[in-house]
Amino acid sequence: MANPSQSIEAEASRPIINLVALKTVCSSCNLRELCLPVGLSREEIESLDELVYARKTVRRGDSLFRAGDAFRSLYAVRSGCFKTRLSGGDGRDQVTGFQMAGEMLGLDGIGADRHACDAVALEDSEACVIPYAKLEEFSRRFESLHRHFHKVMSREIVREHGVMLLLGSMRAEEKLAAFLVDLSQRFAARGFSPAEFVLRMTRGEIGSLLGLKLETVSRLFSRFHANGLIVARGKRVRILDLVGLRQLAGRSS
Amino acid sequence: MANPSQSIEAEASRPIINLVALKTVCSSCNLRELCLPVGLSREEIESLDELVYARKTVRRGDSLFRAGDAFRSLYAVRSGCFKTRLSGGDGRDQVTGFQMAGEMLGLDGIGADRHACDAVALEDSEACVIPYAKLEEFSRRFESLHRHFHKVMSREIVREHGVMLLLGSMRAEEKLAAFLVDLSQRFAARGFSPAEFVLRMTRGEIGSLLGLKLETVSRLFSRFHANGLIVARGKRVRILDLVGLRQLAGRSS
DNA sequence: GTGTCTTTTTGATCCAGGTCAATTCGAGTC
DNA sequence: GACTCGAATTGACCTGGATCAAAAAGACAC
Repeated sequence: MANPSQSIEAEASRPIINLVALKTVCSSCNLRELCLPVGLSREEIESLDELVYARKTVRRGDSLFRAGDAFRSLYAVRSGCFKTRLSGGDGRDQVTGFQMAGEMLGLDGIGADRHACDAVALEDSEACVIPYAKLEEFSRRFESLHRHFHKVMSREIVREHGVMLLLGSMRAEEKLAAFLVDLSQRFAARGFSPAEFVLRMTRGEIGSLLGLKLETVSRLFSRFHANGLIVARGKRVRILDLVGLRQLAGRSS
Repeated sequence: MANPSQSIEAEASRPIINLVALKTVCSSCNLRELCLPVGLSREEIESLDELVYARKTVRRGDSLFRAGDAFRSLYAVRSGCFKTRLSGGDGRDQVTGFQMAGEMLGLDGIGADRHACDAVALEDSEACVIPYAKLEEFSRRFESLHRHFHKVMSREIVREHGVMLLLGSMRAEEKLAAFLVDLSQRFAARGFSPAEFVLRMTRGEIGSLLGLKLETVSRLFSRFHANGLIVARGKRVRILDLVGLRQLAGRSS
């Protein structure tokens, strides 16, 4: 594969997606407790500053990468929110996840040197570009980065196991409850309120992740509202009874 | 079926899981075109012989590892067949995959230093033990092993994406067709007939992977049989019309 | 072999969630 | 403000797959 810096530069001239010089480096990034630097030493994080040297801005609705694109880099969400999406051939899409700040995108591309899904921004967003060749080189140099990167991949596998459990053996109510509890935790981990947030995705996108139709998702929001579990008005959600939601999410049929 | 190893015979009477000295090393293993050695040079594969130094035999129904067990090793299926299973708390299980010869088990354990699912043998099976600490050490030494291991993890992520697509957006018929096509390919890759094989898993286990009840799976087998797509008698399956199955699997609602 | 236990098949019935359709809401834009 | 267009809500109805039930077929231990 060509020199990564060149290939990224070339992409910068394309419309839609812009490359900006990285102002905030990993060592001073406010996401360093969530993102790639987790668990690394001071000097290791400083070496990341050299590895993660560029960012891409992606406008709402545009793609960070698409299935079939040549794989060169991983991405860490710096701000905003993405969805990953698989196209099932005939217009049938499946959302495989939503990624928020500090979460990694593109791991699926390593196996076949091409991305296996689309990553679409749900709002205007920024992602840090991590050239994969460099990451490999660095992870051979720094043992804990090496180890940490394996953990990141492994956790993605575990996360997907969770989605499979949800898709394969939960009822609609349980699915949505589990989804809301998960979102709440992730907002909390980023210092936002776990009880009140704005959804970045549509009912249809939530439904796609959960294996439900958008009408069903909408009805469930209304039902949860009526049952005093949440207050939902459009994309604005307030969780009133997290314990109740948790019980719903964990309960058997 | 995969080659019997005479040395195991003596140990067969010992309880449940036995550790046996590895007679067949990676460099002479008949799975080296499928397993960890793929794409490695002669000498790199010889170094694997040092890494993969033991095997475990697991009797049908027993576990290779269980969710919560401390994570120390990865495993490569040497012979037989496993399922990975997630327990959803209250007796509700979800099968997350079936693994056959040459496929890797335990990748989910790296992230949290504990296994996140159970790996259960569907028949008397053997797995090569790959101590993770050693794998890390070796992969820092051998660039292509390093790279290859990342690919293995990434492909597992992609495989799970596929299961999510299946669970989230296919109808029952399409799910089972996709499952049979996948099995057929995997048997073919191992030198077995792609058209005639014996299922190692029950209808219930297939149903769990596909998000269906066992009665539905059974009815679908009967329907496929009636439609001339397959001949199914119990666990023995013959595919008569692979093209037809493929079309079913890829078709929209 | 005989008996026991698990798995599979098949039928009858039911209901959770899908489908179709009609408003209503809300974020942009001019 | 008024207009537009996608997103969300809600109702009415339908259906694919679940559930319940019972019998048949294997698999395995003794």
